[in-house]
Amino acid sequence: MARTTDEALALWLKRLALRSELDEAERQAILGLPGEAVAVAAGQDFVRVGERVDHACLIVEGLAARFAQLGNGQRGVVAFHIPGDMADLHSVVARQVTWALQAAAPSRILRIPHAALDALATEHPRLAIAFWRDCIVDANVLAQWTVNIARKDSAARVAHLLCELFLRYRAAGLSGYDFFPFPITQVMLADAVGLTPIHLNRVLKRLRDERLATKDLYEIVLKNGEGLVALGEFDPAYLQFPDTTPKRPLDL
Amino acid sequence: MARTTDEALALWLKRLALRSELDEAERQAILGLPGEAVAVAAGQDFVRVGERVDHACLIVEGLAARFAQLGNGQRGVVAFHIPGDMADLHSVVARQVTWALQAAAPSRILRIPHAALDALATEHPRLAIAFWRDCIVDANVLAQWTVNIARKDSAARVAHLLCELFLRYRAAGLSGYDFFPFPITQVMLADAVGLTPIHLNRVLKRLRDERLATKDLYEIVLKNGEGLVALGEFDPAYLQFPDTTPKRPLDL
DNA sequence: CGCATACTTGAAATAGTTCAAAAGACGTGG
DNA sequence: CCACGTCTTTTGAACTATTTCAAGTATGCG
Repeated sequence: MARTTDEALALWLKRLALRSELDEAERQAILGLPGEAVAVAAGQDFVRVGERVDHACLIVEGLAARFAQLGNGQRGVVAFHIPGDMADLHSVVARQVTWALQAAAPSRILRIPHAALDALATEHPRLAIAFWRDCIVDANVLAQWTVNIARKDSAARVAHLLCELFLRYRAAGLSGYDFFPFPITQVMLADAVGLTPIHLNRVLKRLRDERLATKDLYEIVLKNGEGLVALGEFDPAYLQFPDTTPKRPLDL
Repeated sequence: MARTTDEALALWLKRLALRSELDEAERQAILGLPGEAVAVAAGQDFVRVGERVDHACLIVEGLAARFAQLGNGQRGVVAFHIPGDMADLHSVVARQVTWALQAAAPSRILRIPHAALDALATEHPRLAIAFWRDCIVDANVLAQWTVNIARKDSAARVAHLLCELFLRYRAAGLSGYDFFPFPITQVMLADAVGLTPIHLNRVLKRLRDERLATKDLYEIVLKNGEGLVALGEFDPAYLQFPDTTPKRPLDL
């Protein structure tokens, strides 16, 4: 189960290659990136607001959440990063940290020096484009979250998020046929969909009772993909995966 | 009042230069960009979902909203673009449109061919970085919107948005001492803060009654900047303006 | 003047929150 | 391997912010 840092770089390469064509030299350059492996305990912040960072964080194993802390102690989660995601690739061009990163579960990350990423972008201009594009996809996901939270009811928000995460894990090759690992508490998941933990719990109960999906501390199991797609009004276009145009988005 | 397209390019240059150092050659390259001027009526979509575009849209005059259309006819606005914003700079690296752009008021835009922007990015690698960074700032704004909608009450959301827009208009040199042009209906503003138009109307009434701000069809007037900052829990760090560290964010 | 668009207000309904408590899981040390 | 404390989930009941439904009032424009 223990993933090596080499495997994590390969996962990131796979993610980049989903949206950008890369030649052999570019691929080797990614795979040859240096980095410092760091273990992070669940609940621990590994990037803090206000810092200036000189490295980006590749998620090797576990799960990371990008979030803001509000005055009254509330939190807003604005992104989840799964293994193979460069959680703060944007920091390469915006070093002042405005969003904290926290491990939602025991995780391992690889700290990749900005210097190395800068060098790659300079030497391989098409990699610079690929990096930029990767950030655009993250922004697309965020825009979709905004719409979901602003205009859909609690069950639709959760259903939509589950669809999104399933496809992202599957694109990374990390999902099973009808499940994906998602080691997170209900409290943090609630922070990502803009609900109280209590109400999220009731929504999860409803999804369970209606045989749509189940969640425990470690994973999500999808029982009825079409039902989730319908409930969440899910259309995967915003994820910018290669255009396979399947009839059913989740294709279970 | 009629702004020329040259002036619009100068505005965009100013916006880029806020966050990226640019030398004279780079500045001239931006100012020399070609483009096709287009007038857009209020309520008209000028970029539609599903299209593939070969140009990016610089807002010359007016106001543009990026939005999603939901199944039941509801809308979610995910960004406002003011004059001097390249509303879909991201399209340079992601040509498949996933968010529509609509003029919120009678507007003029400049269609700048991707080919020209590509050429600039290739010839001036630091401009490629500046473009990428500009997209990161837009994503930052979006993340802040997500937090606001997910975790703040209706009045705080609106107050926060007014603070943000004031600073953005002011950075562009388009604000007055205590007001900024914002030609938008309450219906569309409601779509941006995730409220019903009816409730937004009540929130605006409250802001008016409490002498915080007033809105008409054409502009927003801030009556009490500190009050808005406090109500919206506004911290301008996410806008990534040069670090002037004013005591009061709005500095009225 | 009359129609269209935008805004305003009231009252009833409801989705989601808040407060309060208990029950289940899980690891640790005795 | 059992007891204990901690963390997470679950459930109930009262409350409230926001929505929904239903008019009605400005404002501008041809």
